[in-house]
Amino acid sequence: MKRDSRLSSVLHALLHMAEHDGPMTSEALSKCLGTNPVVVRRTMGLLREAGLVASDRGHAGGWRIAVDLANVTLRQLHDALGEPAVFAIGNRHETPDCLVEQAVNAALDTAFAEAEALLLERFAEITLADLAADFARRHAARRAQRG
Amino acid sequence: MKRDSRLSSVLHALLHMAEHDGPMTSEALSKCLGTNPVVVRRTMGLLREAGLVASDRGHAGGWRIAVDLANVTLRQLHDALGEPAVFAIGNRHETPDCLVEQAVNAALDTAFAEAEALLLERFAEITLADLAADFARRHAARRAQRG
DNA sequence: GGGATATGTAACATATGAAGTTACATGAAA
DNA sequence: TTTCATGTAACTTCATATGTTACATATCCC
Ligand code: FES
Ligand code: FES
Repeated sequence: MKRDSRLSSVLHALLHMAEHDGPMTSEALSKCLGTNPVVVRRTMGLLREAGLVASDRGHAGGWRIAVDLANVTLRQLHDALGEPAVFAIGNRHETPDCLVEQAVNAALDTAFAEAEALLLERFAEITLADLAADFARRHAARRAQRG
Repeated sequence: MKRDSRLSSVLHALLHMAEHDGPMTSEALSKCLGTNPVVVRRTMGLLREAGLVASDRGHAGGWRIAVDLANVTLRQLHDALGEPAVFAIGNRHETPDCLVEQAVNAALDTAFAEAEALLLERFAEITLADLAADFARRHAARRAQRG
Protein backbone atom coordinates (compact mmCIF):
# COMPACT_ATOMS: atom_id res chain seq x y z
CA MET A 1 0.00 0.00 0.00
CA LYS A 2 1.17 3.43 -0.82
CA ARG A 3 1.03 5.60 2.23
CA ASP A 4 -0.83 8.88 2.38
CA SER A 5 1.84 11.47 3.18
CA ARG A 6 -0.32 14.56 2.93
CA LEU A 7 -0.35 15.26 6.66
CA SER A 8 3.42 15.20 6.70
CA SER A 9 3.45 17.41 3.61
CA VAL A 10 1.11 20.08 4.86
CA LEU A 11 2.94 20.25 8.17
CA HIS A 12 6.17 20.83 6.34
CA ALA A 13 4.52 23.46 4.18
CA LEU A 14 2.83 25.23 7.08
CA LEU A 15 6.00 25.47 9.15
CA HIS A 16 7.80 26.77 6.14
CA MET A 17 5.11 29.39 5.68
CA ALA A 18 5.31 30.29 9.34
CA GLU A 19 9.01 31.10 9.01
CA HIS A 20 8.39 33.08 5.86
CA ASP A 21 7.23 36.68 5.56
CA GLY A 22 4.32 37.21 3.20
CA PRO A 23 2.49 34.63 1.14
CA MET A 24 4.23 31.71 -0.56
CA THR A 25 3.30 30.50 -4.01
CA SER A 26 2.42 26.90 -4.83
CA GLU A 27 5.50 26.96 -7.02
CA ALA A 28 7.79 27.85 -4.13
CA LEU A 29 6.19 25.35 -1.77
CA SER A 30 6.32 22.58 -4.33
CA LYS A 31 10.05 23.10 -4.82
CA CYS A 32 10.51 22.95 -1.09
CA LEU A 33 8.52 19.76 -0.74
CA GLY A 34 9.96 18.17 -3.84
CA THR A 35 6.59 17.85 -5.51
CA ASN A 36 4.35 19.59 -8.00
CA PRO A 37 2.52 22.95 -7.69
CA VAL A 38 -0.82 21.37 -8.56
CA VAL A 39 -0.41 18.84 -5.79
CA VAL A 40 0.25 21.69 -3.40
CA ARG A 41 -2.87 23.53 -4.53
CA ARG A 42 -4.97 20.42 -4.29
CA THR A 43 -3.85 19.68 -0.75
CA MET A 44 -3.71 23.21 0.55
CA GLY A 45 -7.15 23.75 -0.94
CA LEU A 46 -8.51 21.34 1.65
CA LEU A 47 -6.93 23.37 4.42
CA ARG A 48 -8.44 26.50 2.96
CA GLU A 49 -11.89 24.93 3.05
CA ALA A 50 -11.28 24.32 6.73
CA GLY A 51 -10.33 27.97 7.19
CA LEU A 52 -6.75 27.20 8.22
CA VAL A 53 -5.05 28.96 5.35
CA ALA A 54 -6.02 31.57 2.78
CA SER A 55 -4.94 32.00 -0.80
CA ASP A 56 -4.70 34.98 -3.12
CA ARG A 57 -4.44 35.01 -6.86
CA GLY A 58 -2.41 37.25 -9.09
CA HIS A 59 0.67 39.28 -8.35
CA ALA A 60 2.02 38.90 -4.83
CA GLY A 61 -0.49 36.12 -4.36
CA GLY A 62 0.03 32.72 -2.81
CA TRP A 63 -0.74 30.96 0.45
CA ARG A 64 -0.82 32.35 3.97
CA ILE A 65 -1.66 30.89 7.34
CA ALA A 66 -5.02 32.21 8.49
CA VAL A 67 -4.96 31.23 12.15
CA ASP A 68 -2.78 31.29 15.24
CA LEU A 69 -0.25 28.43 15.20
CA ALA A 70 -1.02 27.69 18.82
CA ASN A 71 -4.66 27.03 17.95
CA VAL A 72 -4.15 24.45 15.22
CA THR A 73 -3.67 20.81 16.15
CA LEU A 74 -2.58 17.90 14.01
CA ARG A 75 -6.06 16.54 14.57
CA GLN A 76 -7.58 19.54 12.85
CA LEU A 77 -5.24 19.08 9.91
CA HIS A 78 -6.11 15.39 9.71
CA ASP A 79 -9.78 16.31 9.68
CA ALA A 80 -9.23 19.03 7.10
CA LEU A 81 -7.64 16.43 4.85
CA GLY A 82 -10.88 14.47 4.99
CA GLU A 83 -9.99 12.09 7.81
CA PRO A 84 -8.20 9.63 5.56
CA ALA A 85 -8.06 5.99 6.59
CA VAL A 86 -5.47 5.54 9.29
CA PHE A 87 -4.77 1.84 8.88
CA ALA A 88 -3.16 -0.15 6.11
CA ILE A 89 -4.66 -3.31 7.58
CA GLY A 90 -8.33 -4.06 7.49
CA ASN A 91 -11.14 -6.50 7.20
CA ARG A 92 -11.79 -8.38 4.05
CA HIS A 93 -15.48 -7.50 3.94
CA GLU A 94 -17.07 -4.88 6.12
CA THR A 95 -20.48 -6.46 6.71
CA PRO A 96 -20.17 -10.19 6.11
CA ASP A 97 -22.97 -12.72 6.42
CA CYS A 98 -20.64 -15.36 7.76
CA LEU A 99 -20.68 -15.50 11.56
CA VAL A 100 -17.04 -16.51 11.70
CA GLU A 101 -16.09 -13.42 9.81
CA GLN A 102 -18.35 -11.31 11.98
CA ALA A 103 -16.55 -12.54 15.08
CA VAL A 104 -13.20 -11.83 13.48
CA ASN A 105 -14.22 -8.37 12.34
CA ALA A 106 -15.63 -7.46 15.74
CA ALA A 107 -12.38 -8.32 17.46
CA LEU A 108 -10.21 -6.51 14.93
CA ASP A 109 -12.49 -3.49 14.75
CA THR A 110 -12.35 -2.99 18.49
CA ALA A 111 -8.57 -3.08 18.53
CA PHE A 112 -8.30 -0.76 15.56
CA ALA A 113 -10.82 1.66 17.01
CA GLU A 114 -8.87 1.90 20.26
CA ALA A 115 -5.59 2.48 18.46
CA GLU A 116 -7.14 5.09 16.20
CA ALA A 117 -8.67 6.87 19.16
CA LEU A 118 -5.28 7.05 20.84
CA LEU A 119 -3.64 8.33 17.68
CA LEU A 120 -6.21 11.06 17.20
CA GLU A 121 -5.94 11.97 20.86
CA ARG A 122 -2.21 12.46 20.47
CA PHE A 123 -2.81 14.44 17.30
CA ALA A 124 -5.18 16.68 19.19
CA GLU A 125 -2.48 17.40 21.77
CA ILE A 126 0.09 18.67 19.29
CA THR A 127 -0.20 22.19 17.88
CA LEU A 128 1.68 23.79 15.05
CA ALA A 129 3.27 26.06 17.64
CA ASP A 130 4.70 22.98 19.35
CA LEU A 131 6.26 21.83 16.11
CA ALA A 132 7.60 25.30 15.38
CA ALA A 133 9.19 25.35 18.82
CA ASP A 134 10.69 21.92 18.25
CA PHE A 135 12.10 23.12 14.97
CA ALA A 136 13.62 26.17 16.66
CA ARG A 137 15.20 23.87 19.24
CA ARG A 138 16.70 21.67 16.54
CA HIS A 139 17.89 24.72 14.68
CA ALA A 140 19.66 26.08 17.75
CA ALA A 141 21.18 22.69 18.43
CA ARG A 142 22.59 22.46 14.95
CA ARG A 143 24.08 25.93 15.18
CA ALA A 144 25.65 25.11 18.51
CA GLN A 145 27.07 21.91 17.12
CA ARG A 146 28.62 23.72 14.19
CA GLY A 147 30.19 26.49 16.13
CA MET B 1 -4.29 2.60 -0.60
CA LYS B 2 -5.40 -0.96 -0.84
CA ARG B 3 -5.63 -2.44 2.61
CA ASP B 4 -3.83 -5.60 3.63
CA SER B 5 -6.59 -8.00 4.63
CA ARG B 6 -4.45 -11.06 5.25
CA LEU B 7 -4.86 -11.00 9.02
CA SER B 8 -8.61 -10.97 8.62
CA SER B 9 -8.31 -13.74 6.04
CA VAL B 10 -6.17 -16.10 8.04
CA LEU B 11 -8.36 -15.64 11.08
CA HIS B 12 -11.37 -16.59 9.04
CA ALA B 13 -9.52 -19.57 7.65
CA LEU B 14 -8.20 -20.73 11.00
CA LEU B 15 -11.58 -20.59 12.71
CA HIS B 16 -13.05 -22.47 9.82
CA MET B 17 -10.37 -25.10 10.17
CA ALA B 18 -10.98 -25.28 13.90
CA GLU B 19 -14.63 -26.15 13.30
CA HIS B 20 -13.70 -28.71 10.69
CA ASP B 21 -12.54 -32.28 11.22
CA GLY B 22 -9.41 -33.22 9.36
CA PRO B 23 -7.31 -31.07 7.06
CA MET B 24 -8.81 -28.57 4.65
CA THR B 25 -7.46 -28.01 1.16
CA SER B 26 -6.45 -24.63 -0.24
CA GLU B 27 -9.25 -25.12 -2.71
CA ALA B 28 -11.88 -25.50 0.01
CA LEU B 29 -10.53 -22.57 2.03
CA SER B 30 -10.33 -20.33 -1.01
CA LYS B 31 -13.99 -20.96 -1.82
CA CYS B 32 -14.88 -20.12 1.73
CA LEU B 33 -12.90 -16.90 1.69
CA GLY B 34 -13.95 -15.95 -1.80
CA THR B 35 -10.41 -15.95 -3.12
CA ASN B 36 -7.91 -18.09 -4.95
CA PRO B 37 -6.17 -21.30 -3.79
CA VAL B 38 -2.75 -19.90 -4.56
CA VAL B 39 -3.42 -16.88 -2.40
CA VAL B 40 -4.39 -19.24 0.41
CA ARG B 41 -1.18 -21.24 0.03
CA ARG B 42 0.90 -18.13 -0.10
CA THR B 43 -0.61 -16.72 3.07
CA MET B 44 -0.94 -19.96 5.00
CA GLY B 45 2.65 -20.73 4.05
CA LEU B 46 3.75 -17.86 6.26
CA LEU B 47 1.82 -19.33 9.18
CA ARG B 48 3.46 -22.67 8.52
CA GLU B 49 6.90 -21.06 8.70
CA ALA B 50 5.88 -19.77 12.11
CA GLY B 51 4.82 -23.28 13.15
CA LEU B 52 1.17 -22.35 13.60
CA VAL B 53 -0.22 -24.65 10.94
CA ALA B 54 0.99 -27.70 9.05
CA SER B 55 0.34 -28.81 5.51
CA ASP B 56 0.31 -32.19 3.80
CA ARG B 57 0.45 -32.95 0.13
CA GLY B 58 -1.32 -35.59 -1.85
CA HIS B 59 -4.49 -37.47 -1.08
CA ALA B 60 -6.24 -36.41 2.10
CA GLY B 61 -3.75 -33.58 2.34
CA GLY B 62 -4.38 -29.94 3.13
CA TRP B 63 -3.95 -27.60 6.05
CA ARG B 64 -4.30 -28.28 9.77
CA ILE B 65 -3.85 -26.20 12.88
CA ALA B 66 -0.65 -27.22 14.63
CA VAL B 67 -1.13 -25.56 18.00
CA ASP B 68 -3.65 -25.04 20.77
CA LEU B 69 -6.11 -22.28 19.89
CA ALA B 70 -5.73 -20.82 23.36
CA ASN B 71 -2.03 -20.32 22.80
CA VAL B 72 -2.18 -18.34 19.59
CA THR B 73 -2.72 -14.59 19.74
CA LEU B 74 -3.52 -12.15 16.96
CA ARG B 75 -0.11 -10.67 17.64
CA GLN B 76 1.56 -13.94 16.72
CA LEU B 77 -0.42 -14.08 13.50
CA HIS B 78 0.50 -10.50 12.69
CA ASP B 79 4.15 -11.35 13.27
CA ALA B 80 3.87 -14.52 11.22
CA LEU B 81 2.57 -12.44 8.32
CA GLY B 82 5.78 -10.46 8.45
CA GLU B 83 4.62 -7.59 10.64
CA PRO B 84 3.13 -5.65 7.76
CA ALA B 85 2.93 -1.87 8.02
CA VAL B 86 0.04 -0.92 10.25
CA PHE B 87 -0.57 2.62 9.04
CA ALA B 88 -1.83 4.01 5.78
CA ILE B 89 -0.47 7.41 6.74
CA GLY B 90 3.19 8.17 6.95
CA ASN B 91 6.03 10.55 6.50
CA ARG B 92 7.06 11.80 3.14
CA HIS B 93 10.73 10.97 3.63
CA GLU B 94 12.04 8.84 6.44
CA THR B 95 15.37 10.55 7.10
CA PRO B 96 15.18 14.08 5.74
CA ASP B 97 17.98 16.64 5.88
CA CYS B 98 15.53 19.46 6.39
CA LEU B 99 15.13 20.35 10.07
CA VAL B 100 11.51 21.32 9.59
CA GLU B 101 10.74 17.91 8.24
CA GLN B 102 12.71 16.29 11.03
CA ALA B 103 10.59 18.07 13.61
CA VAL B 104 7.43 17.03 11.80
CA ASN B 105 8.54 13.43 11.49
CA ALA B 106 9.54 13.21 15.13
CA ALA B 107 6.12 14.34 16.28
CA LEU B 108 4.24 12.06 13.92
CA ASP B 109 6.48 9.08 14.59
CA THR B 110 5.93 9.32 18.32
CA ALA B 111 2.17 9.38 17.92
CA PHE B 112 2.20 6.50 15.44
CA ALA B 113 4.52 4.46 17.64
CA GLU B 114 2.20 4.82 20.60
CA ALA B 115 -0.85 3.87 18.60
CA GLU B 116 0.90 0.88 17.08
CA ALA B 117 2.07 -0.26 20.50
CA LEU B 118 -1.49 -0.14 21.79
CA LEU B 119 -2.77 -2.04 18.77
CA LEU B 120 -0.19 -4.79 19.14
CA GLU B 121 -0.89 -4.96 22.86
CA ARG B 122 -4.57 -5.56 22.12
CA PHE B 123 -3.63 -8.12 19.50
CA ALA B 124 -1.51 -9.91 22.08
CA GLU B 125 -4.50 -10.15 24.41
CA ILE B 126 -6.78 -11.90 21.94
CA THR B 127 -6.40 -15.62 21.28
CA LEU B 128 -7.94 -17.77 18.62
CA ALA B 129 -9.85 -19.50 21.41
CA ASP B 130 -11.42 -16.16 22.30
CA LEU B 131 -12.58 -15.69 18.75
CA ALA B 132 -13.88 -19.24 18.56
CA ALA B 133 -15.86 -18.63 21.74
CA ASP B 134 -17.24 -15.41 20.34
CA PHE B 135 -18.27 -17.24 17.21
CA ALA B 136 -20.02 -19.91 19.28
CA ARG B 137 -21.86 -17.17 21.16
CA ARG B 138 -23.02 -15.55 17.94
CA HIS B 139 -24.03 -18.90 16.57
CA ALA B 140 -26.15 -19.66 19.62
CA ALA B 141 -27.69 -16.21 19.45
CA ARG B 142 -28.68 -16.67 15.85
CA ARG B 143 -30.25 -20.05 16.57
CA ALA B 144 -32.16 -18.60 19.48
CA GLN B 145 -33.35 -15.72 17.34
CA ARG B 146 -34.63 -18.09 14.71
CA GLY B 147 -36.69 -19.99 17.22
C1' DG C 1 -7.06 48.14 -21.01
C1' DG C 2 -3.56 44.56 -21.40
C1' DG C 3 0.17 41.75 -20.07
C1' DA C 4 2.04 39.14 -16.22
C1' DT C 5 1.31 36.20 -12.40
C1' DA C 6 -1.08 33.31 -9.41
C1' DT C 7 -4.72 30.11 -8.03
C1' DG C 8 -8.74 26.60 -9.38
C1' DT C 9 -9.79 22.50 -11.47
C1' DA C 10 -10.57 18.89 -14.74
C1' DA C 11 -8.47 15.27 -17.17
C1' DC C 12 -4.97 12.28 -17.86
C1' DA C 13 -0.47 9.74 -16.75
C1' DT C 14 2.52 7.22 -13.68
C1' DA C 15 3.99 4.43 -9.83
C1' DT C 16 3.35 1.33 -6.25
C1' DG C 17 1.71 -2.62 -4.07
C1' DA C 18 -2.02 -5.97 -2.69
C1' DA C 19 -4.49 -9.51 -4.58
C1' DG C 20 -5.61 -12.59 -8.23
C1' DT C 21 -4.18 -15.86 -11.96
C1' DT C 22 -1.63 -19.17 -14.78
C1' DA C 23 1.66 -22.64 -15.24
C1' DC C 24 4.29 -26.12 -13.80
C1' DA C 25 7.30 -28.69 -10.44
C1' DT C 26 7.18 -31.71 -6.36
C1' DG C 27 5.54 -34.99 -3.32
C1' DA C 28 2.16 -38.32 -1.14
C1' DA C 29 -1.60 -41.58 -1.24
C1' DA C 30 -4.53 -44.94 -3.46
C1' DT D 1 1.16 -44.91 -12.20
C1' DT D 2 -2.68 -42.17 -11.69
C1' DT D 3 -4.72 -38.77 -8.88
C1' DC D 4 -4.69 -35.17 -5.70
C1' DA D 5 -2.58 -31.87 -3.06
C1' DT D 6 0.94 -28.35 -1.89
C1' DG D 7 5.17 -25.11 -3.41
C1' DT D 8 6.51 -21.46 -6.07
C1' DA D 9 7.75 -18.48 -9.88
C1' DA D 10 5.99 -15.33 -13.14
C1' DC D 11 2.59 -12.60 -14.75
C1' DT D 12 -1.88 -9.87 -14.70
C1' DT D 13 -5.25 -7.09 -12.62
C1' DC D 14 -6.97 -3.56 -9.73
C1' DA D 15 -6.95 0.29 -6.50
C1' DT D 16 -5.23 4.47 -5.45
C1' DA D 17 -1.73 8.04 -4.08
C1' DT D 18 0.83 11.06 -6.53
C1' DG D 19 2.43 13.53 -10.52
C1' DT D 20 1.50 16.09 -14.93
C1' DT D 21 -0.65 18.79 -18.58
C1' DA D 22 -3.84 22.07 -20.04
C1' DC D 23 -6.63 25.71 -19.58
C1' DA D 24 -10.03 28.81 -17.10
C1' DT D 25 -10.26 32.57 -13.80
C1' DA D 26 -8.93 36.21 -10.80
C1' DT D 27 -5.68 39.90 -9.36
C1' DC D 28 -1.95 43.18 -9.68
C1' DC D 29 0.95 46.44 -12.04
C1' DC D 30 2.04 49.25 -15.87
S1 FES E 1 11.54 23.72 5.21
FE1 FES E 1 11.67 23.97 3.06
S2 FES E 1 12.70 22.17 2.58
FE2 FES E 1 12.06 21.73 4.60
S1 FES F 1 -16.61 -19.70 7.90
FE1 FES F 1 -16.48 -20.36 5.86
S2 FES F 1 -17.48 -18.72 4.91
FE2 FES F 1 -17.07 -17.87 6.87
